[in-house]
Amino acid sequence: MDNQKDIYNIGEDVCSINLIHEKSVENAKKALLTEDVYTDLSDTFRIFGNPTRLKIMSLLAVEDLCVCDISEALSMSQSAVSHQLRTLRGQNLVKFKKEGKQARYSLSDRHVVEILKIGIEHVLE
Amino acid sequence: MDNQKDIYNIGEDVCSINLIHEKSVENAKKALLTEDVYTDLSDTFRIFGNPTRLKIMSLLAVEDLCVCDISEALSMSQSAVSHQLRTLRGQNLVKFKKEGKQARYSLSDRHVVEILKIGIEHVLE
DNA sequence: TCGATATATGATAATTTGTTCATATGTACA
DNA sequence: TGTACATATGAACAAATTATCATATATCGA
Repeated sequence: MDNQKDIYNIGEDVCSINLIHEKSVENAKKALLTEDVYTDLSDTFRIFGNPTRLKIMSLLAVEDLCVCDISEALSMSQSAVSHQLRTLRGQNLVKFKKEGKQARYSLSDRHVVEILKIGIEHVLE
Repeated sequence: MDNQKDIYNIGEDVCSINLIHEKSVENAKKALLTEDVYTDLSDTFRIFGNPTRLKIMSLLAVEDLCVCDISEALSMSQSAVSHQLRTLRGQNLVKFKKEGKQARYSLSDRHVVEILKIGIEHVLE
């Protein structure tokens, strides 16, 4: 028991008494996924955490558009939009197809719209 | 038409030809929500964009827990956890109830679990 | 009331993020 | 081949974020 206390309290600021709700903690811990999953998951959600990217995704939920269209629609510089599209591509949230000089972007994943939808529900409630 | 070009091109880096896909742009723009909604929405999603907060939410999806339990479960300092709980509270993603010296936290919204679930689906595919 | 414990929070430093500016790349067409 | 246009990207700088440390607040029990 003293032994166990040491295990959980290696010079850390963690709670100093042994375990407040030991059973609950053990149970909840079982639901934790691997570190990698949380890294990927937070990387993905982070992408949704920016108004410009959300607007881009909203637009693409309606129509496939080229970079220039998006710049137009959002009154933002081509550069800013292109950088954000790159970020979105990086997490596989949008994809694109070259069409001559242009690149036509579209959402790559039904999850994108689902996540947007639930987020909007949450915000509007 | 020259006139119109000026409107859309006020010294900006925006596309210099008039409108590539005018109809599509007009149509997609109709789907844009207000600036406020995008601000709230990105504030909410930003919260999901951090592994520590995701882990906290995962734990709370299983069991209501006090701060100390969470510190324990994640081997993180009480301070770090408390700061993150504050952030989560700020977006109404968790709530808490004082119980004596402790504060027992729980998820405040079914949307939290739904968003987590879809996010995990996206990541694991 | 005093000491221990549970939680909250202000300040700080290291890191990350988002836009802008300048420029590069690539395609079309005259 | 040369020019115009659509997109991509590197550098840079300001703003935001996250964990840590130190400390404050609040509650319980002796």
